[in-house]
Amino acid sequence: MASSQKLTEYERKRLENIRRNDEMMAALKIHSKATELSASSSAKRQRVVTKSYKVSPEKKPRTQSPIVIRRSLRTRGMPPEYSDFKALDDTVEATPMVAKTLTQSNPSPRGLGPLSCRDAYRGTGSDKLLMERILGVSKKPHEDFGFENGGDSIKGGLELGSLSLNPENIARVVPGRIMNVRFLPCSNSKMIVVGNKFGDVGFWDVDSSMDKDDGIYLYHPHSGPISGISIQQQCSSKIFTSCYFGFIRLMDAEKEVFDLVYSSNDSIYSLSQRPDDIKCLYFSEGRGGFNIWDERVGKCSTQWNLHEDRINSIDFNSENSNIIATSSSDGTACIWDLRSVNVDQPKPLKEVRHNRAVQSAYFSPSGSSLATTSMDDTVGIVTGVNFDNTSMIKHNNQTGRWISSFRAIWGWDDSYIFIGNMKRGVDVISPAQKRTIFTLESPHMSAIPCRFDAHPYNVGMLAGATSGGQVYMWTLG
DNA sequence: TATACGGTTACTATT
DNA sequence: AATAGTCCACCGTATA
Repeated sequence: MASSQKLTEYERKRLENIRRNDEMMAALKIHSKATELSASSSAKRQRVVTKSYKVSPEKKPRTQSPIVIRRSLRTRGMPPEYSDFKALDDTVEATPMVAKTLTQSNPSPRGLGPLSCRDAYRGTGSDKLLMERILGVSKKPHEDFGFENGGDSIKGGLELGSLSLNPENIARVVPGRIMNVRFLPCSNSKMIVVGNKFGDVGFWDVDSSMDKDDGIYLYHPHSGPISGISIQQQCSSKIFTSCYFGFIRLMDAEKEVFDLVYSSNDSIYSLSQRPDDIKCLYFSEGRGGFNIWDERVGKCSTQWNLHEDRINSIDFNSENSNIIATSSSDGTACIWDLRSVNVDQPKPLKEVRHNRAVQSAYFSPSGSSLATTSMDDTVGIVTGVNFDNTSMIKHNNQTGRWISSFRAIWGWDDSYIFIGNMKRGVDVISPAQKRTIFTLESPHMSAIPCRFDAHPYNVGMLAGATSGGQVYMWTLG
């Protein structure tokens, strides 16, 4: 009412600073009571789905931001370009030393200390079972790929008509808008990890949810939107998450902590790891920045400026891990060879032009194709020996403000691409036929699925996530 | 060149 | 059943 409908640039920055500061507080375990007592008590009632996250009364998720209370500070005569971390509110003023250490662009990762899983946990029951499950499934040796070796084609092809959504495979894993969904890359588990707009990370252990427990666990390791989740196949008890407010944390199930591995004053928009290297993180930062963080030296070994605007996705080619694809709000998707990027004038191997921002660019399982998704209402398919052949397929990608942008992902071989639509369905695009050939629909999908992940081992197991915190897990048969 | 604003969109919680 | 609140994306346009 009194507060304006829109946030000005200045207000956005201030809010970001406040949230960033919250994150810092959390890391130091001196989280102020004030931020926790934000919302009035509200018993979570269950709606359509039976499975839902539950929150301990002590630790409520912040569905209401403290912005209303703190915005009044502006009227106290704060200058518009106020520097980070300084006297934004009383809480910060009380800890100037802490603020100081964070403003350094490359602070020691240990300097902030870890955030224990216990402190980040927001659920009611114990999360011991989750830790055991994560460690249990990741310790077991992986079976060989359950489906065809290279991934060029699945034996007999995937029968789209057999994909179904069973009511027990639906859960509300986190509150609010899911930005990212990921399967734990283990052949013997159905563990789904999601990150939402509030900085929550939710786990859904689908198998355990068959029993008495619902298998849902909620953590709050970040204070801003989760921009990326990265888990490696050979190291699946280590879960990396990045946040818009410039933080990367590593959840280590063995140590039961969310370690802070990197912090920056710039936004981090995407996070990835090279499949064959567990020591480095690849992420995008600020306007077009691309960084490689090297754990062995504890700093960024590479900082390139690859795009004119934010980089929305980073993807590695499965056949050659020196090759990556980036997508950017500057309207392009690019393929790069990491061995030959010129620092001053980076030249991509291939540039795909769209008429609007590009939200994603993912290599096909075989590595020979690329699928891009853009706000210009197309899905681009790039094929050919040198990715010479580009075709644009029409698809309505106008998700508006409340739904996360669509990002077309590949299934388990090169034959199908999956992308959400505004009618609560999942469109299946055939790159060969260059059109939408099928749509997954279900009366159980009560919201628009906008972010997806395909299980890396189980063919037909597709997770779709919504802006209301729900996850739908489609299965074969 | 940068900032501001209006408009677009759907889902949840509350009445 | 209806409606208020969300607000961190993006585009096009207007303004400094």
